[in-house]
Amino acid sequence: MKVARVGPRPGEDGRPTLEDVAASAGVSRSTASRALNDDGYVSARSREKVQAAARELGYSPNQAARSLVTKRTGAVAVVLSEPEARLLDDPYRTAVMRAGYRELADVGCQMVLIFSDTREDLDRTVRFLDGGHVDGVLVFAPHRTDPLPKALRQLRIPVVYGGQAAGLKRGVHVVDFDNEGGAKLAVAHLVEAGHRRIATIAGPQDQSAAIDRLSGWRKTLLDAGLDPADLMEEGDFTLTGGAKAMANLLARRPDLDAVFVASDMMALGALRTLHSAGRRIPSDVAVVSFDDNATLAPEMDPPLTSVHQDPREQVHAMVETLLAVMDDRDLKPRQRILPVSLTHRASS
Amino acid sequence: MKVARVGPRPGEDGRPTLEDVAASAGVSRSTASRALNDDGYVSARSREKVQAAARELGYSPNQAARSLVTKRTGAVAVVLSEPEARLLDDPYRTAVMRAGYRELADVGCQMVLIFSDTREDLDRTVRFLDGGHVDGVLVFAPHRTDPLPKALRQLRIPVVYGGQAAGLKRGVHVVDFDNEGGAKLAVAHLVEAGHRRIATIAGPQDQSAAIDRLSGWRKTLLDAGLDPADLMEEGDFTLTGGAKAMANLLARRPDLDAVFVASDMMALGALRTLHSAGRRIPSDVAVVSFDDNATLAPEMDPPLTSVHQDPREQVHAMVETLLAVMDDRDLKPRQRILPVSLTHRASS
DNA sequence: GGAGAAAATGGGAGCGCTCCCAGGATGCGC
DNA sequence: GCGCATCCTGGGAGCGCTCCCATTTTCTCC
Repeated sequence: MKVARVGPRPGEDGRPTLEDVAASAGVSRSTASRALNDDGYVSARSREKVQAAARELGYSPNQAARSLVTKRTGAVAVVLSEPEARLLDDPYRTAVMRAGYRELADVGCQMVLIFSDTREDLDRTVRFLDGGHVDGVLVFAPHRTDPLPKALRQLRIPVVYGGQAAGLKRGVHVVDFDNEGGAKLAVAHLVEAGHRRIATIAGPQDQSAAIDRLSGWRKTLLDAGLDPADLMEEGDFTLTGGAKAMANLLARRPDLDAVFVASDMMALGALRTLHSAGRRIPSDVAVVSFDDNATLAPEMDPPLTSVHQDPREQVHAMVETLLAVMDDRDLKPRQRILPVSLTHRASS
Repeated sequence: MKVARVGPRPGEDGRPTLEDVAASAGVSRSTASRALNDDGYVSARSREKVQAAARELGYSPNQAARSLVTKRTGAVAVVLSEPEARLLDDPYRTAVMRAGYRELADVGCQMVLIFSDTREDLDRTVRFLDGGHVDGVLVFAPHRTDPLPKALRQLRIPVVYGGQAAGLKRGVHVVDFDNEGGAKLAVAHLVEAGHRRIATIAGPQDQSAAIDRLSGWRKTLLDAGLDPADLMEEGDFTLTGGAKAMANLLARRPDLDAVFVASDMMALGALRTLHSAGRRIPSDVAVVSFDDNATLAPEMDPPLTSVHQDPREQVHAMVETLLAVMDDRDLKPRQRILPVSLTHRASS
């Protein structure tokens, strides 16, 4: 059974227009518009009549018509560019998506999520972003060889990067964390605790974040007069990668007494290896990781000491920057580096 | 330095319109439109001129204008409704997001992701969906008490549910997996392998999927003449939930010889507990789980036997249904139940 | 009470596109 | 040569909205 339709004619497809609302309220289209968007002069009486009519008719403005004239869509794209598909399971990415949704919603924008991992994705992504569907873009493209950032330079809408943009240092807006500083914090903490053979499981060295964390580790060791030789193993930010890297480290340097792991996920793998190897944590080997993911770090066995970086904070800063750029297209590029802190738990 | 702008005037903001392209190609707006959308009659010569002009000017059509007249936005919303925020880290959800993106891209649609977990999200979500931003909606609202599905009934655009829609049995399109059948498969496999005290870690019983899996377990035990008493523990689909549930089970029934876990994530927790308790898998306790998540099940120690359900397949069917409904608004509601299979690995 | 400001209103234009339709060019058969 | 189908083209209308502007109504103050 179809719902009976009465009252002012509601266009073929059942969607009332502003005109319908105006007619039903007995005012002009202009007044109705002003009443609903409350700007300009509208008498209290008109406003109420219009709002009542809108409610009764189930009116909702046609976004296409609106953005045709305002040249704003109210949508912002969040692009996650990750050449290796499986890595999208990275919990930090998940956190970023949710934070993006929330932060954008808070400023009245809708998030349009875009995954980009194959070559043809690149073209489609650029075409979409340039097609006027969105007002701005937040991009996460951690890999240094990723061609996306270069391709995005042709865009006619504002772009803000989360983490360094591959290949482009200048001319882009970036909000990053202090990766090197965080690593230093973590390793200094281990040094102070008396550890002397502090290994690291680094992230893939095609990502600046991973590079910076590694260099923070190295510098801190050298500053403390410790030797980093043979104490580094590269992982791929996955659980199994972390487990393997840990195994390699143990094989090479069975005497290690602490390890700084460049991500929580890899730390999860490293813990597994350490457990199997019968090492006690933190008494035999202290572990400190990076990310301090809310659903990971505190839940581990033992709970992880981890360098805290809040995705929400990053996205918040990105949105802030994006709005500033939308407001002033010629804003000079901002490079914001957010501070990180160390969350102490039982693993160290 | 700004790029020099020559040639046909490109509107204030630098975006050429169809009119600009037409002028530059020396044809009319209509012909340009036909050439670019290739429909109707256009001479090869005009088409080429138009395409060249479009390329040269960097033309991309104004989506707002287009959808104002076509009444299509080319966007589809994917709604993830999860009252408890942290559960959104569920790897199945992540897989759904990616699958949604891919499947929608394949049919030329853009995905607009919507998270809905608080009360005010509900209103905002409904308002957005009803605002003409998208052509259709794919909804994942697993919780039976979720008010969202009821609220969505007022929508004037097609809706397809992934998994049962809370509270509404009739009148909606649903694509679900055979949860009960999958559980039966898993438990029958354990029975055949000779296990007699087969426990289960169920999912939260406010979700139909969890209920169905539990009932599959129970029925199979009864059919085999086995007693389910004391062998059920409810988890919450998280790692720690699974770990705790397993501990409870072991405490109550130290003699159990197998366990059917309602999700991979909980199985991860259960494995941890079993390891700590010194039980060998599968010789002491066989484990079978549900989801067969590509980045989880095969990576565990030992790799998990798991009921395979492919999120991509589900989303594919959902998109298929959505397109069918968009084509024929009065299509009678479809309830599709997708089959599942059992992937055998070392844990059983 | 009347001038002037302030408040409120309605009509028109136009955003950039697609679709419809009238009409011009071109082809073919007799 | 003419008639008719086929191909191609351009102009006009209009999608639903916002914004500008001209006009009317109301308020304020001397």
